[in-house]
Formats: sequence, C-alpha cells, structure tokens
Amino acid sequence: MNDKFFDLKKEKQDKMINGAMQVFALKGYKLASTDDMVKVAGVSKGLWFHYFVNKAGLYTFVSDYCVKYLTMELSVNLSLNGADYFDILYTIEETKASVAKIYPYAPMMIQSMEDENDEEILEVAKSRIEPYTEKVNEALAEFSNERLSKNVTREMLDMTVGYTIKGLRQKAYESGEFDSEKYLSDLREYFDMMKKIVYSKGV
Amino acid sequence: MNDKFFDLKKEKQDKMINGAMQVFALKGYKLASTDDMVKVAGVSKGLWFHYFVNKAGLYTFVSDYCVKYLTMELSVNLSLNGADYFDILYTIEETKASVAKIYPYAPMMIQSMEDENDEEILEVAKSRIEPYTEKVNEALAEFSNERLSKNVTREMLDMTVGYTIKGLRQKAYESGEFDSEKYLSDLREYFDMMKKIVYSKGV
Amino acid sequence: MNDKFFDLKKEKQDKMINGAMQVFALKGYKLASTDDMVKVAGVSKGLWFHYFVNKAGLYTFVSDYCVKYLTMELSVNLSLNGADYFDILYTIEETKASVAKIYPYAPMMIQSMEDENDEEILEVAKSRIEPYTEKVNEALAEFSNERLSKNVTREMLDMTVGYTIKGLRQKAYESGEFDSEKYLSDLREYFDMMKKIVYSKGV
Amino acid sequence: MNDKFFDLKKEKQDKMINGAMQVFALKGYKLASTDDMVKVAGVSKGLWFHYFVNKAGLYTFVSDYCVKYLTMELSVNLSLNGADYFDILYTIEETKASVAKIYPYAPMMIQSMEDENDEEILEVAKSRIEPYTEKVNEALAEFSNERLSKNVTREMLDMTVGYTIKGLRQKAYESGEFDSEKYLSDLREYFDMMKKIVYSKGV
DNA sequence: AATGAATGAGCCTTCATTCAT
DNA sequence: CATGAATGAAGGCTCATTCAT
Repeated sequence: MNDKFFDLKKEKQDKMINGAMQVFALKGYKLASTDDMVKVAGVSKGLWFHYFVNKAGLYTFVSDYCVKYLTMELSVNLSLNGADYFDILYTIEETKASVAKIYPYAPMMIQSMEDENDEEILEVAKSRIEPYTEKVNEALAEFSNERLSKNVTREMLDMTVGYTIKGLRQKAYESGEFDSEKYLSDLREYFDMMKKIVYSKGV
Repeated sequence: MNDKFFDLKKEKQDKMINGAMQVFALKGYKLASTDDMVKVAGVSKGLWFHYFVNKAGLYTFVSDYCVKYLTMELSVNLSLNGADYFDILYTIEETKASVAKIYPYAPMMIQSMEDENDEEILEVAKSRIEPYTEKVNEALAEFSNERLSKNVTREMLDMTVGYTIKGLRQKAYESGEFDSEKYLSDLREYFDMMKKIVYSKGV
Repeated sequence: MNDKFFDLKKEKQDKMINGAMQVFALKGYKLASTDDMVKVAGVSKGLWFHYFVNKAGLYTFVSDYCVKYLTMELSVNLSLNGADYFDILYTIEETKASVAKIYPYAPMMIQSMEDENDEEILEVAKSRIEPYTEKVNEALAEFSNERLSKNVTREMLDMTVGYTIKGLRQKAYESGEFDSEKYLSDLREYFDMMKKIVYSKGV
Repeated sequence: MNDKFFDLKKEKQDKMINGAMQVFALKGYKLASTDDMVKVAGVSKGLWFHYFVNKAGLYTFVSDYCVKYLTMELSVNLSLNGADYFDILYTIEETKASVAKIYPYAPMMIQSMEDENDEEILEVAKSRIEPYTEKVNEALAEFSNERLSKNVTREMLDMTVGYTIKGLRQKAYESGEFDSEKYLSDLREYFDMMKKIVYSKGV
C-alpha cells in the first residue's frame, strides 16, 4: 500500500476503511466490487488503487487494520479481567461491539475472514486473523478447567460456545447493520444458561 | 428444465447433479461458474444449458432435487423414531450423512441454500428449503420440553444446538470431501454431553 | 450434398426443402437456425447434416433448387407469351405465384438471395440467382422499346418497375404467408396504370 | 443510457454514433456485433456498455438520435418548400444526403429501422421512426392530387415512388459508403421522368 | 491528490456441427 | 436411415485495473 494514505484526514481514512470493510464483510472477497465501495464510501475508483494498488492489497490492509485495532482494544479490556470462562468471552465480544461503534462491520469482517475461501486471498485472510485468535486463546488459558462439571470437557465447551457465538453474531447482522444491544443481550442470556449447566455444583 | 435429463444413464445424471451441487455448495450461486462444473463433472458447457436452460434453472433443479431426496429419506428414517430430542437430531444428521454417500455435497448444499444471499436466486433457495425445515420441526415437535432442566429453555437449546450442528458440519467438509465418520462421531460426542447437562436429573 | 436425398419419399424431400426455404427466406442465411428448421420441418437435426454436410451446403442446395424449379416453370410459361413488357413481367410473377403453391416461400427465397449480404454465402447466393435473371432478361429482350413514350427510357422503366415489384412482393408476405391473390391483383393494378402512362399515345 | 456520453469530445461521440449506426444499418439489430463496432469505431468493448448499458440501449439511442437529427434538419429545409410532390420528396432525400455528410449511415439506418424485424427491438425501431414518417406525411399533405393525370391515383403514386426511392437508396450504398452525388442524380432523373408522365397535360 | 473514462480478460449463453446409438 | 446428446467457438456483458486529465 501507499503510506500516504495516513496523511489523509482521519475522517476520510475511516470512510474508506469502513466502506471497504462493509463490502468485504458482507460479500466476501470475490464478490466485493470496487463499484460498491465507490458508492458506499463516496470515494472515486482511482483512489482505491492509488493507495492500495489492487483489490488484494486493499483486502490485506483492511483485514490487517481490523484485526490490529481489535487486538489493541482487547489488550486494554482483557488485562483488567478475572478468569471466568464466560466473562472472558463476554468481554471479548463486548469489545467487538464497542469497536463496531467506530467500524460497524469490524466484527463481521473478522468472521468473514475466518469463512473466506477465495483461493487468491485465502492465505492473507487466514494469516491476518492469527494474532486475534492467539490473544483470545491466551486470555482463555487463564481459566481453570477444574471448575467444569465432569460431564463437560473443555474441548466440547470451546467448540459449542464458539459456534454459538458465531451464530449469534451473524444473527445480529440480519438487519444489515450490527445490532450491538441485541447481540450482547443474546450473549448474556446464553452465557447465563451455560454457566448454570456446565460448572460443577460446588462452585 | 428439459425432462429428457432423466433419460440419461443414472450414472451421468448423478455425475452432473454431483458436479453442480459441489460447485454451488462450495461457492454459492454467484461464484459458481459453469467452467468449474465442466471441470468437476467432465461434461461440456453446452450440455448444462441443453438440460437446464440457464444457471438459475440449474440451481433450481439441484436445490429442489437435493431437498426432495433428503426429505424422502427422512420420511423413512424418522418414522421409526422415538422422541428424544438428541436422538431425533442424530437420526436427521445420520440421514444426511447417508445421503452424502451418493451425493457428497448434499448436506453442504442444504446449508448453502440457507446461507444463500444472491438476489437473483434468493427466493428459489429459500422456498425450496422449506419442506425440509418443516419435516424437521414436525419431528422435533414430538419432544416434550418437560424433560429439560429448569435452567434450560427450549429456545436456547434449539439455538445453541442448531449453531453447533452447523459448525460441526462445516468442519466435516474441511478436507474437501464430507467426512461422514468424523461428523457422526463428533455429533454423538456433543449430543452425549448435552444429554447429561440439559435434562433434569430425575429423568 | 448427399445424392441419396433424392431417394427419400418426395413428400419428405419437399418437407425439408420447404422448411429450409422458409427459414432461410424469412431470416436470411446467418439468422436461419437449424433448430428452426427442425421445428418447421419436423425432421431431426442430424438429418440435415447427413444430407447437406453443413448450413452452407443446405443453403446452396435450396437456393439452387429454388431457382432451377422456377426457371423451369418460366420456360414453360414464357414460351407461350407475346411481347408486351408488362405482360411478360406479369407472367413471370404469375409463375412465381404458382410455384408458391408448392413451395410457398420460393418467391421470397429468390428475393432473399438478392438481398443476402452474409460474407460466407454471398457468392453462392449471387451466382445461383443468375440463371433466373438471365431468363427474365431474355424474355424482356423481346420487347421493343419503340413502344415507350419518348419521356420514358427503358433503363428508368426497368428500374422503377423492378423496385416496385420487389416492394409489392414483400408486402404480399406481410401476413407471414404469401398472399398470391393480393399480390397478383396489386401487380395487375400497378401494371394497368403503368401501361397507360409509359406507352406512347399512338399505340 | 449514461448522459455523460455527451461530455465526451464531439469527435468521439460521432465516432461511436457512426460506428454503431454503420453496423446496425448494415447488419440489422441481431447480427450487429459489439466486436464489429469495436473494430469500426476503434473504441473498446467495455465503453459501449459503460455508456449504453446493453445492445438494446445502444440501438435505442442510435435510432433515436438518427431520427431526431434528421427530423430537425427536415424542419429547416421543408419549411421553405413549395408544394410539388416530387420537389418535396427531393428536398427530403436531399436532406438525408446532407445528413449523410456527417452520419454516413443515417439514411440506411432509417431504412434499416423500417425493415427491422427482431422481436427484441421491434417496438423500439417502429416507435422511433414515427416522428419522421409524420413529418414526411405532413409535408406531402400540402400537395393537391388534382394535378395528377386521371390515369394515376395518389395511392399508386405513393407506392411506386416509395419503393423506387428505397431501391435507389440501397443502390447508393452498394459501394459500401453512401454515394450522395449518384443518389441525388438518380433521384432527379427518376423524378423528372415521373413529372412528365404522371401530371395531367394542362399543367 | 482525485476523478472517471477506457480497456480487456472472463463468465453466461447460443448455435452450428459431430457422433454414438 | 434417423435421432438428439454432446461439444466448443463466438457473442453479450461485468468488473478489476490503468491512465489521461
């Protein structure tokens, strides 16, 4: 990319980042069209290529930016946190929800990257998401499995909770915009239930 | 479509159905290219149009076929079944796995139809899937919520189980082909855990 | 072409000739599709190629056949004829109209050949029509220009009469089928008028 | 269409209009290929669609433009005119010939529109030509039939003159380009003859 | 810096032609 | 002899990318 992008007014930078993120997140790499971005961001076609060389370069930048921004926010929020499994996850999703205030499609972009399967960009998508995954795993590592009911393994829990969060997130985008409120309240309800059934009684 | 398709040798019919199903399931309607299908099924470009008029016609046929085939199989398998929530679901997924023996991408096609969001074909995708959804709901209606622990609502259960099944199914396709064995064993393990934690003790 | 075509039952030969003639005459060489001919003649696609090798071969045969048939008929009809300019022309067109009883699109085919401008078949179309033109010219040569009013040259007469006949013929096909009656009566009316205004008074 | 077309340099606009007009006029709607236009106008394939959406849009624009331009010119030239039948017609054709200086295929395009029979575009072709037909009829209405010889009806005259003009126009294109000089001189000669034979003596 | 006109490779679709049955 | 399934080249159209202004 062309670093002079950062010399643009922050406002314009964000308009472009948001535009690209929205289109990439909603349609995936291949179906994201430059014309869509032109319309959504109100920035001429040539400019995208001026700063980001080509579509792949733009994707690389946006996915990178998205993950870095989120990871940074997580660094702040997670450091304060206790070690309950669901509280950690809630904090993470809460952080995403707060990021969505500035970059409304960031949570979906993260998801979109995980689901991306276009050959051309696969490697980029997968590699960029790693720092985020790592951060999450690191945080969850603090949680002691001993608190789990003997009926529940940590692997099973990670799996079902992971898929459920993903499902709820997609649901939160159903209106076209990210519904923060609904998302967090759905999550809270789900986590509350889970706490009751996966922890061992004595706790 | 051209009904003479059914006069072809069953083998060729299935080669075409499987080819189209694979490409549609993996890429979605818009990104599914006839060239891909030509490669995958070893059938020339013109022939698809000879039998199915256009891409939308092919999608309509394949999605229809896929759901009808599955629904038929479900009719057989579900009729024998008792009323345990997870047993019903397992039977359903077991049926999908058995359909995958003949149409390896049928389970993913069903999923793909639910996730489809291309304007041109949206209506078709959504309408074709309904008979299946109905069948499933009908089967699950037999299950009495009274058996659930008071910590668990039926809505929450449906939600988390639904998302988890979807997740496991996607995982089963990670190798490129549907891994039936792994899928059913993953499901079994998950369902076993769930049975222990969502049913009320006395049962 | 494959001469075995003539071993077919006359009825089938004519069905094929008529079918090809209709489609070529109505649409011109390039837009005439084999599928149309299949539909119109009720003869399978392969058969056309079996007897005529390719589309150009079929066109060559049909245009040739058409002109030869007409020329033959003209030989008969014109031999009986006196030497009035318009009577000769009327006889010619009357002959075409009678040919149309058996090959309804023959008159239009003749016209279509004159108007043909597809590169691939141009040469064929132009060369095949020559015997007919010659025949007509030969017949008209019998007419002595001396009868014309001094205001009218033979070239001018040929030209305007030629264009007008062509126009009336196209009009006669407007319904989709050749309207023999109307065509001849239009011609008669036109010729009657012309006789009155182009011949010198004394005649 | 995209109105920004009119922001192009007049020169390029005309290159495109002429290119499209030439190919449409010579081949008719269906056989007119964008590749031909690319070659003839030296303008890339994508650009036609950038400005005119699709082939039908381009035809609509060109036929519209062609008729409007001609009708405008006619408004100027016809207003000065007396009421002789052939003088009116000559002025009309003279106007076409002058339009051909800038848009060489405009006269043929007008003819092509009248002859067009492609289903997809039929309605467009017929409707666009109407203002021109009206204009012509309006002008000819000024002419009093009383001047005609009793041997000649107005209908017959309109018919034969119409067909002859059409024929001469086609002839004027035989070289590939419109031969204005030849066309007008042919017309003049024809009209001169006609004047002598269709008007009643006393005039 | 910013714009959008211009290009051409690629995809859907049609249709003459081939060939197995 | 007859059929129509099968093929692939060509045409309409889209879209990432380039470039003159």
